[in-house]
Amino acid sequence: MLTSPTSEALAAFLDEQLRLGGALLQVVGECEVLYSGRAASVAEAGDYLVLVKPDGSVQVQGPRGVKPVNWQPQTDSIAVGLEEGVAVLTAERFTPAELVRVAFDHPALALAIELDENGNFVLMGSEAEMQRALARNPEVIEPGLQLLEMELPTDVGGIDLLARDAAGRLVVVELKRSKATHEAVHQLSRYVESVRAVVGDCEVRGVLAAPAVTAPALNRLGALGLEFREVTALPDLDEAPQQPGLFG
Amino acid sequence: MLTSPTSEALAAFLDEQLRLGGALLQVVGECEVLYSGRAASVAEAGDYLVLVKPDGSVQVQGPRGVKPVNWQPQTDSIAVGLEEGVAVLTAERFTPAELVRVAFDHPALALAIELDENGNFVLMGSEAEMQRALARNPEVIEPGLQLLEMELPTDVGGIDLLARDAAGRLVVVELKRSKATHEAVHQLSRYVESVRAVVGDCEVRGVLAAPAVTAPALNRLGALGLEFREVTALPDLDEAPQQPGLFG
DNA sequence: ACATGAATATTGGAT
DNA sequence: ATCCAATTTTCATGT
Repeated sequence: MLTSPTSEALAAFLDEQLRLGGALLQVVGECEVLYSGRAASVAEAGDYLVLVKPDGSVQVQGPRGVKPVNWQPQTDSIAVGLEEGVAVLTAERFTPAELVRVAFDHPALALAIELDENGNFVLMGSEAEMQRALARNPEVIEPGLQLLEMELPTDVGGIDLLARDAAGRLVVVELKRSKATHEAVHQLSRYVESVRAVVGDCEVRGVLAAPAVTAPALNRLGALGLEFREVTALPDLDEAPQQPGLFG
Repeated sequence: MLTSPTSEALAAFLDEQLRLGGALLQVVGECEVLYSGRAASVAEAGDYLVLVKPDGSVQVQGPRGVKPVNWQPQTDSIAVGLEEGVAVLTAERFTPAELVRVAFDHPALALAIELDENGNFVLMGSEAEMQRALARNPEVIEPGLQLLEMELPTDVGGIDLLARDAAGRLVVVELKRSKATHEAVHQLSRYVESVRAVVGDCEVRGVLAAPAVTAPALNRLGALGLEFREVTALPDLDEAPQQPGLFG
């Protein structure tokens, strides 16, 4: 870590860290940023926070908003140099061709941080979690619904939930955690066909359960005689009692 | 700035800085992040860089990519507290209702940075700019073209440029700053139809003006009797003469 | 490599 | 507060 480094010290520090790799680099201070590629932009001299990640992605964060002022998703080439006494970072990408140049006019702080990548698994409110929640309480999908199977294997994949409705019909339920697309409809359709082929004597319904559905998917559902059910089965974290061990 | 602070020290530090406002806050270390709102996600314990900006926006950056692992664009309420010996940041937004909670299990570093907002002017090459440039000089699109309207509203949306060609025909121009897709063709097609419906007695051409076009889009254009015109209205910063005082 | 589609898209402006 | 449109969208996926 360096505080108020000279341009030479900053350039040497960044150069060494870039060669080493593996660290998240950070420079705070007054800089000018230039982007040229899919569009073109120039950020005049101002205070910014510049982040350079181990994968070569660069982002220049200003004082407001989540979106960086300038950025580069991933870079094929990244280098630092001295130009007329100023440390300059150049990050380039080839496809599409674009370039970000950051000139550190008055660096106030430079940091190299090791971010352990181990165990950084992000679990989105997962489909599995949603499946368990709905399995515990199938009536959320439809009153009178009784669960028969979870993750039932078929020749075309696994059925999320298989249930029986109040009228005794089989119900194939396909779950999506986020907005359901025509892919989900296609999947559900195949499952329903597969089940119908096995139990020809029983009426079989298909239900797509998701928090939302795209318009084309809804159209296709209707055309195939399938149904959509809006479910938001994710645990309501605002109102749910705190889990011991998680956040305290 | 704090290094390896205790949870109590971290909570006190963040609380004070949040009350003061104006600073960009940063915490590096092992934490758990929970998001609930438009979707739901949990990031398991791992090393992250957490940024809290003066406008209340929160982002949790992992070791890769420009996009944060978890984030919140702006917050109506932000607070820090101690829960069972762990400093916890809670950032809430009301519309849409969403919540981010960050539990700092093992903080390694906490920083408060002053980012001066003065003079952070950013010049972009945007579609609006491209539109103005072409409006000033329509001959770039086609010799003899005369501008009639900009952003002309129709029942199916706004026409970027409406012009008259050398032969007196109306020309509907659809602009795209980047590679035009079939979406742009569809849009142009609707505009042309809309204009033809209004002025049945005058021939109407449709021109898609963009720096590039996808192959399917070009095919569709041809099938619909529309035209493509390559324009590169963005300022080319690579070839432009260097400004003295800017990057050397 | 390219095209296509989804996303907690974000953001700014108009209504 | 909603809706609409632009964005260097980014990112993942299929071809």
